[in-house]
Amino acid sequence: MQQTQNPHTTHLTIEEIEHRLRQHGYRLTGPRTVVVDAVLRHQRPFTAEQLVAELSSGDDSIGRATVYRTLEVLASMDVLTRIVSPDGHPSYISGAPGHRHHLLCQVCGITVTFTACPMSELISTLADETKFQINEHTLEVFGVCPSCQAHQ
Amino acid sequence: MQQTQNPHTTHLTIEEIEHRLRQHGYRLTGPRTVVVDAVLRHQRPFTAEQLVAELSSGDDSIGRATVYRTLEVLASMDVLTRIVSPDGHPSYISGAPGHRHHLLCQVCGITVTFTACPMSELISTLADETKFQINEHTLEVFGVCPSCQAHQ
DNA sequence: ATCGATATTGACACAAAGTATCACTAGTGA
DNA sequence: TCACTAGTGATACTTTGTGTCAATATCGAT
Repeated sequence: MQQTQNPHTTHLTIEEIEHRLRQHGYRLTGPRTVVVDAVLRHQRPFTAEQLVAELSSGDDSIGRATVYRTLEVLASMDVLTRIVSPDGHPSYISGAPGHRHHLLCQVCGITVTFTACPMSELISTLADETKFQINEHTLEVFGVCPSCQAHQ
Repeated sequence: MQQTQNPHTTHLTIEEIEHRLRQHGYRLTGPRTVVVDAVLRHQRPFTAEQLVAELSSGDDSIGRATVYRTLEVLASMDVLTRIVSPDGHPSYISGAPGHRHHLLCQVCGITVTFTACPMSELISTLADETKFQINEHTLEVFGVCPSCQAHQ
């Protein structure tokens, strides 16, 4: 199993992200880079509204719509991952390119990313048996990290 | 792998559900049985708002809050399952007691339930390596069913 | 360096989905 | 039948996200 205990190791630099934006035909605007910057500062999952709050009262305040639009763009380019918890609340994790899943601490939000996905076998079996064309799946794991277990 | 192509086979009867409600200390009220009745009529995933719409204009119209509350109660008793798609929209599937996962058609909503869960091994590995206390996980699969593939 | 087409922005209104309140109603056990 | 209390529903509210559109900023072409 591959793991990334330190989220930094999967983070892209701001230059790499700007390069990706250009590659995908997006313009490099001021508000966009402010949002990207803010996203990179987060090492734990954050919600769209958190980001809106952070960026709405600063010197260069960014509109709500722009924050949502930029998050969507970044997610579509695999710069960040949108994950939905069982209670239906979505949050974003920065630095998660490729096919990854997450183990989240329900107390402090710290995240372990893993690429081991036991789904491929299940999916081919399911496809065989049901003749479905299978497009996507959700798989996220929730629990309590050792540190939060100790402090309770 | 166990499958249930016909959702009826996993449906509880209204009597069984009323029995469970009593067992859990809930009262058997008029609105509650109307909601249960409506839930049982659904063989495909439905949203809370769909149910609100169905039940708000009838003879005995049920309030929005009651619908939401009853769905929560039923989900807590394993009479129905709340599942959240990758886009964050939750829906309910009736008749899914126990540990089950679902394969949903993104076009028509038909559902195949399966109990084969490849997670147990992954979870014990994750727990070993991270020392997390693991509480829950999401695992749902989305695609297009054979019938909808043909009609496109 | 300037220009012009157009992608992007942000204020605003709107929509969807769910929650809190609270006076009133109706099950339920005694 | 009575009294206690769980449950109800109208309403207002919150949260989270989307649509609109005039004004602005970016970027390739000149």
